[in-house]
Amino acid sequence: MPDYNGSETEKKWQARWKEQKLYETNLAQPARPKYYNVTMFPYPSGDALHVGHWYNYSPVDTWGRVMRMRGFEVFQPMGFDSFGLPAENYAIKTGVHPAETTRANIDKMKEQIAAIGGMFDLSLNVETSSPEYYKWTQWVFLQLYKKGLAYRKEAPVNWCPTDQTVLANEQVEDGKCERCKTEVVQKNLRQWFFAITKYADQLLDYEGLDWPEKTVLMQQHWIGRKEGINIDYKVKGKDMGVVVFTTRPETNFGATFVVISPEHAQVAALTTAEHKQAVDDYLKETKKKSELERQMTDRKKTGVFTGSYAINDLTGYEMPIYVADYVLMGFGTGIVVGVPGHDLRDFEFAEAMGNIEIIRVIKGPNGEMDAITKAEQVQEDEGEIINSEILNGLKPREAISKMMDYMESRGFGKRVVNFRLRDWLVSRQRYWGAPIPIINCEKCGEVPVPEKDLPVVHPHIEDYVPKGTSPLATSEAFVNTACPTCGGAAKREVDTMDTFVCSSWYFLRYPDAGNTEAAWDKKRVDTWMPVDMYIGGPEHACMHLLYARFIHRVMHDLGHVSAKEPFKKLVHQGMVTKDGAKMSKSRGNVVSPDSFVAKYGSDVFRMYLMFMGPFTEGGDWSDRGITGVARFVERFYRMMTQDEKQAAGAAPLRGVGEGMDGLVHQTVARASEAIDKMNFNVAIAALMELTNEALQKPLNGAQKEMIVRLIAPLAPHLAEEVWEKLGHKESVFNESWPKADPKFLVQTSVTYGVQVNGKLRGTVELAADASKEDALAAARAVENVAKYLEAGIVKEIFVPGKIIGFVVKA
RNA sequence: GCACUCGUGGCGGAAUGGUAGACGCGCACGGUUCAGAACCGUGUCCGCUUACGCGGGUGGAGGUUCAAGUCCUCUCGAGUGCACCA
Repeated sequence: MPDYNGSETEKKWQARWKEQKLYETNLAQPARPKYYNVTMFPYPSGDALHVGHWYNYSPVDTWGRVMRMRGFEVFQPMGFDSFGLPAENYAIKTGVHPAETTRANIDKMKEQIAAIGGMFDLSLNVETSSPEYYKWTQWVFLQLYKKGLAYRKEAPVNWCPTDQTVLANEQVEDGKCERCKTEVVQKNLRQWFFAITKYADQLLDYEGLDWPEKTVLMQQHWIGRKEGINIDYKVKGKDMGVVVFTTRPETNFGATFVVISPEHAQVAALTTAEHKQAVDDYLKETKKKSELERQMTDRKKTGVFTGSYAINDLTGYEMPIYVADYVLMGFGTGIVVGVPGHDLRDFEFAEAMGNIEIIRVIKGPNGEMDAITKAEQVQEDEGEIINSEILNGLKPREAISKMMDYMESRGFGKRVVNFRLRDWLVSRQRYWGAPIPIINCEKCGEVPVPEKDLPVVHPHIEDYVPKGTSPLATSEAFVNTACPTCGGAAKREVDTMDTFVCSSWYFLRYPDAGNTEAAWDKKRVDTWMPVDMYIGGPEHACMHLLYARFIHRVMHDLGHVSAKEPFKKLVHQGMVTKDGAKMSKSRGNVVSPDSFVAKYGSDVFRMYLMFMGPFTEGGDWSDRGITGVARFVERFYRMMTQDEKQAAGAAPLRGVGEGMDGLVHQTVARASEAIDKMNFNVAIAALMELTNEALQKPLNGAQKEMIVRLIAPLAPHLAEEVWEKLGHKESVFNESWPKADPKFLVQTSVTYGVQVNGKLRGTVELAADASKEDALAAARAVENVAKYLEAGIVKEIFVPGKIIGFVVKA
């Protein structure tokens, strides 16, 4: 009996699939119901595919194959996120131009993906750094621009004074440049933004989406919708006011101070001559600190008095106004009202300042009013309002809206909704990205590049190491151009786009990747969108997945796509570890797939990755563990190719196939169910059990065919080989997904556990349709059970198919 | 600090509230072999017992239930996310 030769067999089938164009999708007009199966595309770094990619792609392919066998026309494309920092950094490190390294890496990765033997369509050439693609990324930018969703404003960046370059947050370590260790400073640049905040409310609508609850929760928090009220306070002795935002106005009778953010424009006007020096010093101190440092100072509150007072209309209280860096300019109004009796940060600030009065307006559940010595006692959600005139006796939650009504009716304030989400900064002062399609003309100002002139070709520049401005600025041929409006001399925008822009629409390009007339044909995209299954890492929960939803909704509003949401079902894969630790180059524990694929074949490798643990939870790689799956493949092949005479034991216990129908159908049912839940490990375990059994009691032809179809999505090459050996000419992937026949799932007998006072005391085998009386009688008769029943039965339990139980006197 | 997820043999992990440890790795013994590898078979939670069995057992402490790995409360530990969001 010949052994199964994985590598040989896999080559043979991969060639045959290609030749027969087995996985080609009819994109214009799917013959069967469509199924759009997408995995987050990789960026081609210099390190090629690692185990993590395989861990991700194998189940994606398995899932796609299952859906194909379930009668869907499956579209399973793959592209490359080839602009961006990793490629640029790799190029800087190696001294080879990013265009070259990117090309080489994509080719290498394509080879590797082909070696998986998946249904992935690599022929689409969706590569974000190619002009055929970024032409349309620029088009997307212009759509947003036209809608007023792309705009410019000043914004701070991390700046390294030594390298004269802008740093991404991830290039800053402890406030220092990761390369030269120079202190990083903040610098303001005029930059491009997408107004994602205009879609904040819409993005909170997750209707119809089958997403992990956790991801939705994270996005909701990221968007951070807060309903509150902007309260207007007059400033004592000045012809001005300050506006504060609060969500808890019901505590306003306890407000004793106001804090303004150091960046706020009103600081100067509020500062009196007497306090100018102190405030100026404080502002100078703050400016020195980078954003990171300000965050690191953690809880120690600092601040200075401006000399001005805001008047609380409710009480007439004159609230001193302070400048303090714990108040953020970017949220609310940049000014906060301090209620030290009932807000932890306000309490800490009051303590730090020393001379701020603390008034309590909520009686805690314990009623302890005087003991405000500890911070924990400050924040109260429960309790009863006191010292607050109109609100006295109310619960804080009820008091909120009453207070808002009251303030609005008196003109003290106005209800507002604020979001934590900020607009998306999309410009980068980097080389390896899509140029922003804008021209700056002295006469006409900011002019969008006409769509007919796209793409704005990314210039080839030899010195692409980042300088003060974008490297694109060094190419005169690129920068100098004619104004599309007046025809006069003008300069191109030199910033490039954040790669998240490129990756926020690629799934719209796949179905119509060759289109040179438009980013996509609406009809074509409507045929395939939304993505039915989107699989990728959980680290993209807030950025990529939110940006993609935003862009997609904008495209929807502009009438370019019909679906509202891009991703119907979302699944995150877990992480592969080695000896419990995250794989990383610095630890030196990175497992490369290639050698294992060469040794065991792709089927074994991918099945082991799926067998390691539940897909969504990840697993720990073990060089030894893979041998278990390798053995299983051998055994499976043997089981499938043996006839009754070759059964491993002596003569088969029963005739070929006889009696195995139950197990076969049960295995189909169990494995299908497990695969639906993405618990591939359990599905494989079920197949192993069946194989162990079937080596002793051979299967008949029909049973074998059922099992081959079942294993096909998990081990496609192996399945094809066996399918052919069983006498078939057509691919097994043109067959349907096996369905368990309920007739064979009906058990004729059940082994019941018998519990006495919750402890297992014996088992009894009964007919599946045994009556309660018969079951209890049989259970009582079990010798070991009987002796415990002597104490006297209090209660009898019979759960059909599950358990028999007795409760006896203690 | 806050939020979420997860704690089950030597290891990876199974288990719609119903016989905990499926399946695999490893290990032990036996077979096959000149020998080894590979392969095949048997065993493998812990303690006591020749055995039938008995007792304990899913990070820890309580609770609900005839019955808890699973549900609830507290607690300890690990991982992930967010970082003063008023």
